[in-house]
Amino acid sequence: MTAAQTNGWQFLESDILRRLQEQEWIPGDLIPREVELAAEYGCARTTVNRALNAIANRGLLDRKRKAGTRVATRLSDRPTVTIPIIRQEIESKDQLFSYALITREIENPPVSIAAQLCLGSNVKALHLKALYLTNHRPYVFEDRWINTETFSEALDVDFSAISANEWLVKNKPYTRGNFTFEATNAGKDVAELLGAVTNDALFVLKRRTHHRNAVITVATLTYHPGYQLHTDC
Amino acid sequence: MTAAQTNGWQFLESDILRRLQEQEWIPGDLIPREVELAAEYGCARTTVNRALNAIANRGLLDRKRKAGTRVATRLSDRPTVTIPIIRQEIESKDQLFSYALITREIENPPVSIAAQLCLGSNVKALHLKALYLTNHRPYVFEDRWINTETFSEALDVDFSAISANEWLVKNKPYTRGNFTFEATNAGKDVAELLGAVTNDALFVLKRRTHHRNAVITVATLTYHPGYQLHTDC
DNA sequence: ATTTTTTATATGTATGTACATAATAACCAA
DNA sequence: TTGGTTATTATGTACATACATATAAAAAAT
Repeated sequence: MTAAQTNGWQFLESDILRRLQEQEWIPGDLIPREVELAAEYGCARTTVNRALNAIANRGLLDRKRKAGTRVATRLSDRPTVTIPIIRQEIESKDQLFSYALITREIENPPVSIAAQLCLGSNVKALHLKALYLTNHRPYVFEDRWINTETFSEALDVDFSAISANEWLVKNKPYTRGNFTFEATNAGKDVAELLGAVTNDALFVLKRRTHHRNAVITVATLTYHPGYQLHTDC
Repeated sequence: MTAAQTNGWQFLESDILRRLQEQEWIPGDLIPREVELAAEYGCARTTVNRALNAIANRGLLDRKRKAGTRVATRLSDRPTVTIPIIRQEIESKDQLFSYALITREIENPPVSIAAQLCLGSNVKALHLKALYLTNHRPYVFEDRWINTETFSEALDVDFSAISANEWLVKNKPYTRGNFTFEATNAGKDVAELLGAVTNDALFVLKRRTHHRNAVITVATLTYHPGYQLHTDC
């Protein structure tokens, strides 16, 4: 009865979020039971349940059977970053996208890469180097290894016409991945490619892509100087 | 009828995820209607609805009334990173955490900071510099400004005893924030603090924290050389 | 051909009901 | 005390049902 049931569970969700923000209950507290909230808001328990579950999914509430629902003691933030296809990223800013394959080799990967690809020693893999550009200026340099044992189709793709980045997302959707962010000093070669000065600090994204439990590719993306990655909300 | 209803909607969710992975339907495709899936699995439409909603929340399905449910054409990945309290981050690795406040000043922020804090010109703010250490070795350098207009309690806190990072999370939960990741070359001062060499590439996290629409603090966290941030899943 | 209106329909939301399940709390026995 | 059993209870899940709502597609009007 506090407010209105103009909407339903979405209103309920935002109203409870408001009450959390206003510290009506502090972390660790038990909040009222579903039946109580249902009575208070004049709706069915099912509706409360849906709203509370939604909030719990965000990590702001902890729910346990019989124990009740308590305010989570947040010891972390969990922001989400969106990592789009590079072409999309660029074109969404109304800039001209272009892409250039630098090298394509089938060779023995270094051990660190082989390990990541779950490859035995002396097994060759496909090694691509490419540059993505925005308005003809270097945007990001990609150094990618593809496991051709688990992913032999890659040998037939013309990666000078379509980027590995784009091809993968379009042809191997529903993969899982692993991302690492770090900073690195530009080596001479990379600096030259990216229009940077040797030793410039560059943002690096390393990505490992799985498909049905098999590692299919690892990529190191080295961004142009000044690049920033933002979280979503 | 495909499989079993041993579980309920969670099984349904994972089974449909499996069918997505196996490309039974490709991106853009309409998948069967709720009623059809309900019949196929021998459960109620409500249950299918719950499972499909869960998948749609992950971004793998697009659902629209009347239009039906179609497989999302994924043009991005959305990994989640967890940004814990620094103390937690360190202690979870069984390492010794320590913290040292370097300076605490009340002064005029530079315009870029003032703008972020939504402060007029000539309004002073609280400026903290601090170093977080792991096993007595520098871990991250924090350069923080706190808006004392919207957040005057901060003036009374002894930030030499508790880090701003920890104090905020414990006393101002349920804030929203904004994160930026980038790479920077170590300046002479920061390099010295972090045990780095001038010009080393360092990973930087910039964070802006809101509370009820007011910006309360902005912080720049510069990590030690070699630091990596990993996504969760 | 173009715009507007109507209709059909798939998903969205809410409710009452029922039973399942986990975990606390109470109880009892050794 | 200690250990184990049982009862209680809050949330979890499932279902049938009903109505809401967006919207694609068909029909009608311009």
